[in-house]
Amino acid sequence: VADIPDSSFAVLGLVDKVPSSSGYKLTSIAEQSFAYFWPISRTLLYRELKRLERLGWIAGTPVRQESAPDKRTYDITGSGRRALAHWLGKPTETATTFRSGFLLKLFFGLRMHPPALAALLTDYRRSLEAQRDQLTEIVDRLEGLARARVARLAALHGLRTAQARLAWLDEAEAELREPG
Amino acid sequence: VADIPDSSFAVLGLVDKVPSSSGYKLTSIAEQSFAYFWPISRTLLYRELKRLERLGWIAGTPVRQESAPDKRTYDITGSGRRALAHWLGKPTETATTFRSGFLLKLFFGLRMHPPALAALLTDYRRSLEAQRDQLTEIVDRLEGLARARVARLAALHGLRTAQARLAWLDEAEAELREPG
DNA sequence: CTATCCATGTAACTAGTTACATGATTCT
DNA sequence: AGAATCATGTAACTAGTTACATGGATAG
Repeated sequence: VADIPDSSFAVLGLVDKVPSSSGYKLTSIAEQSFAYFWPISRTLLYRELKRLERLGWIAGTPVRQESAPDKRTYDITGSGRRALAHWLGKPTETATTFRSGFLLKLFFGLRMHPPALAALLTDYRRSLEAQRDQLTEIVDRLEGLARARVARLAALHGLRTAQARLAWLDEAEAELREPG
Repeated sequence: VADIPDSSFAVLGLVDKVPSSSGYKLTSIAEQSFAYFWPISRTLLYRELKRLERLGWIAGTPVRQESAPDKRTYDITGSGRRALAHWLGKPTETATTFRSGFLLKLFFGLRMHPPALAALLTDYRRSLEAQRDQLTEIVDRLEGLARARVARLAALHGLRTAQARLAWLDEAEAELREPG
């Protein structure tokens, strides 16, 4: 079993979760569910479906329709289920790919004149605040909804992250006010 | 001015910061400095140098050497400096590209048997703890060093993030222990 | 009569990666 | 004798993106 990207497993997991669905339907479900922490474009999703079928992890069935275009629906296979379980079981190497455009700018930004540096921090603050507000709204809305437990936890993960970074901004601004 | 990726500006900023350097030297500096929040491979860096020179944002000069291979050194130009300033000035659209393999697994993981789910959370905790310890060490080491101010702030940014996520894990584990 | 839903695809491109290749000098 | 440093490149590949293309059915 070669090197398969996480996006493949995202699609595989979706097929498992929502059986006998078309690529079209899976796309819209992906957009409404894990797109927040794992966005995936429609074209890529279709490509992954082909790959998964080629691997024998899912099986497609052509479906005739009259009041809509014909479609192809997918279901997970036994080996697909095993592959999914294996992927879920192995630890995620998270930290590796963290990339921050803001930190990159800050890195070069110290050579900017002070007002420009201040603007950089302010922009970051604005964007974190917007994130925080949006996520707070989502977390509140999903409160108590049993079906949306993980979605709420995912939003909460983002919220806690945003809050921590806002706190960091206070630290950073204080630090940078001191003469260096 | 078309659509230039942030990596180009990372290299441009580096050329500005460390003038008259070869690609080789820039590579090692990049690895020791902003690689933590903006990793870049050697081949890409060389390609970006070519692009930047084609854009007229940097100027290369061939340099003859005797006790080492000949090289080409780079310096930023006037328009390069303007382009860099412009990029630094415009706000970063952060939140867009956040991708979490852990959250993706959690999303599908609720269908796993409880011990597997517990293992998923534990793995994440371990990796966050490792990150936290590593970053704490870096932050402490850079304490007070005037030259390493931004580096320390970048590490602190990561540290605060890791701490917040560890706190989130406590919340999440409590939540998941409750019957859903 | 216009927009949206259903449904799937191709084409062209970019950013980024790893593997392969070379070769003199200098330090241990 | 062997490894590290300096120095640059090509080739082949993957993941992911946007733009372009089609067309019937139905709801407002």
